[in-house]
Amino acid sequence: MWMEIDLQSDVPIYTQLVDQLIEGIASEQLKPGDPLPSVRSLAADLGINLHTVNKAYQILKQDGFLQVHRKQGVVVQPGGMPGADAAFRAKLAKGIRPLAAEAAVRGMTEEEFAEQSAAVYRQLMSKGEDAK
Amino acid sequence: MWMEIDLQSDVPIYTQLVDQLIEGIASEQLKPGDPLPSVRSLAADLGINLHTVNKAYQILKQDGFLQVHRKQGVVVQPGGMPGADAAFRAKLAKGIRPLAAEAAVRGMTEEEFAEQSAAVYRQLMSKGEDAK
DNA sequence: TATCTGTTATATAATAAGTATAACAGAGAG
DNA sequence: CTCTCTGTTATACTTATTATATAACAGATA
Repeated sequence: MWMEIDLQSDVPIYTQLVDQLIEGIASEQLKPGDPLPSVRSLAADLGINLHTVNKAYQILKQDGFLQVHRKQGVVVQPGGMPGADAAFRAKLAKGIRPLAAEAAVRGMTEEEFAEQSAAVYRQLMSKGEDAK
Repeated sequence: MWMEIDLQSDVPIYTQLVDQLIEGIASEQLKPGDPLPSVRSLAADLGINLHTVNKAYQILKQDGFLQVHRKQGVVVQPGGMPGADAAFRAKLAKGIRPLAAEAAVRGMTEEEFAEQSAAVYRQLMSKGEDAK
């Protein structure tokens, strides 16, 4: 599997999983309807616990990025992803805020900061370019 | 004091303090050389513990945003703020990454995301417009 | 001498994160 | 029907983080 976990990181394992799965969807390495490994097999692959994987899946299911069929495992949401609603825009602003503040203090202009944001977005998308 | 703490938030108190102080510097509500309340008085004002405030001050001192004179308390770095070095740019990219990914999944374009980032930056700066 | 400053050292409580086992219901394959 | 896979739920335990509570120390100020 293409997933990697950093056990030394200060960001929780289940958050790393959530982030990487969203990145996978964003870059179209994971397409709507694609099956995901079972909680047990992915946990075994990564050398972590079943519940840690399940927690990540639950969050993504709750947010509408994944679907569970009870029938055959977990799949990437086939029926259209959730949109950029008010709740998300608020969450987004809240997340960007401390980054923008520190960037400003360190001398980055609004344009530099915006370009940096765009660059990260761009780089993220380009990871799916050579997907088979 | 102008600081506010949300005890119900999932973000640690000392992190809230760090963020708000950086925002204060960014918006020039806090200027180089300005004195900050002592760890004891700020803790008393906010109804929290001395060590929680001290932890925030330590982080900001470590990053070069504050200076400690042992003589009369803590002051905003008077000799120029640290710049946007490679370490910060890496930290910035790492912080933006999961936000950009989710924004992309939710249908925001690169331009929309960059504009959202710029908007947050702008709004942050404008808070110091009517400072006396 | 008091009183303020940051700093350090302990100890404790509360919460979050991660693990370890176990068991259950539904679905598919033999 | 039995075996095996799926997600899900429950319980218990360990560990790390966060926050608090006291106490004490060195330096500076009035």
